[in-house]
Amino acid sequence: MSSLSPKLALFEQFALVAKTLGHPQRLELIEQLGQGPRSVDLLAEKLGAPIANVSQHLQTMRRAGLVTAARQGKFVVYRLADASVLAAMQAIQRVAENNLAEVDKIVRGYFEQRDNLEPITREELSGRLREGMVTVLDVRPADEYALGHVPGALNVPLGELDARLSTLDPDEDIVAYCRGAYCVMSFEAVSRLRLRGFKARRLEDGMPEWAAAGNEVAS
Amino acid sequence: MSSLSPKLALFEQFALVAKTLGHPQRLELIEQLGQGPRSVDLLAEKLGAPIANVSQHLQTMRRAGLVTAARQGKFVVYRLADASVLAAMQAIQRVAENNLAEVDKIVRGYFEQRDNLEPITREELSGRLREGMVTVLDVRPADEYALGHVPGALNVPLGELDARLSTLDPDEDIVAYCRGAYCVMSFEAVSRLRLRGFKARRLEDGMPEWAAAGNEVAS
DNA sequence: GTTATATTCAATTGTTCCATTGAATGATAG
DNA sequence: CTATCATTCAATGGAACAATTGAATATAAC
Repeated sequence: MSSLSPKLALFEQFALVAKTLGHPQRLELIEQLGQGPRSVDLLAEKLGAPIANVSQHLQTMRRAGLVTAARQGKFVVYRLADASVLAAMQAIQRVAENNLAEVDKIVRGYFEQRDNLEPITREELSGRLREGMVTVLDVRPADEYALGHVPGALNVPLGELDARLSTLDPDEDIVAYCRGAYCVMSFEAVSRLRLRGFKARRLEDGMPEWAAAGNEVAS
Repeated sequence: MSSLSPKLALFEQFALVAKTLGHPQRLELIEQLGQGPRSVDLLAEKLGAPIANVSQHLQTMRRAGLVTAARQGKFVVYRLADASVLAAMQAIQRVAENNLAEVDKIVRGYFEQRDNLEPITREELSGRLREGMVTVLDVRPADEYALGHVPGALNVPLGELDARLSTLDPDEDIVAYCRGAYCVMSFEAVSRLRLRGFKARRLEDGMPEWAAAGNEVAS
């Protein structure tokens, strides 16, 4: 193992990281952990996968340096090792977006149908927040909202959206966001809001990107 | 396949990209292709691997959108699909550097022994190039040099270094570079030059990074 | 045409990875 | 101390991957 040339030994390690990223469920785990630290239990529930399975994936990721684990009471809480993990995942997404026809097809077939208006940029949103001209909806589950959200955003999980429509001002612009560029919840929210006559748009990307871009986060 | 939820379908695609990056030999191929387009045959020779093997890896990479192939005469020339591929590889390297103890060990055990002085930054080098106060050595093989190099750099492949020592000015600072941060050739060159009493330093990273940072490239 | 060269294909093998299951461990609450 | 809950471990079988070999294809040179 360490008798290899140092260059190959390094490439082995890099490959280990990449290989570990090479499983859809693990990418989903990273997406979740990008929202904040999570217990195995909660992660398994979010993914709808067996706990043992998730536990093993998490351990694989721990061995590859993607996440760290810490015991808290009777829970084991995992978190991303550092910001470079999200960066790597985003870099991989970019490669796929640029070069895989399949991705284009999926995005066109699903996402674009649901949002033919441009998403609002982070810059634009933070400007309009200062002017108070906009209602921001965080459509993620309450627990994710609690761990950090756009200042002033209302937490309206998708399931509660219909029930809370009456509390929204139909004359004010609405911006919805969720977990990231490929999180479907904000698309869904925007599409439902428009059906009801609201002026709704999506924020580009979502929460971890908002924070990563240096914007203020409330909690 | 496409009956999956669109989110999972996307993650499948992202995972495909990552999984394809998850093999040391393929990372080495990307490193090579980062220097410029290459034929299968040449790549196989550079890696010291059987041609059929390399060909299959390249096709795997083609399916994942990492590279493209074009026939030129009797050669098939592969090239990186776009700059995002190198970016993804670098992002993965960064994860490994930050979080894998093993990488630290390798880097410490091998690279740092050989270069206890700081590498020179690209900014510093381009400044000193303007003042003409420095000799730049490109220690990559001639074919890689021919495809693009730092303006004014002399091509001195490692094997020819000793023979050409007499042509170098021992009073001028020397900066050596090669393919990238983990390419050993520039370390080797610097270490040999210092043994002979030259004032040699390494450039941070190497050629593709120099170009990627927007610096001028000669050819 | 025929030959030589570059690349890919196809089939084989051994290896690694993945999901699942049920048992084992660690921590807390009563 | 026991019961309970969260997590991990260990073992299984099935699927995907990787290296090798030899044959097949495509282009160029003669």
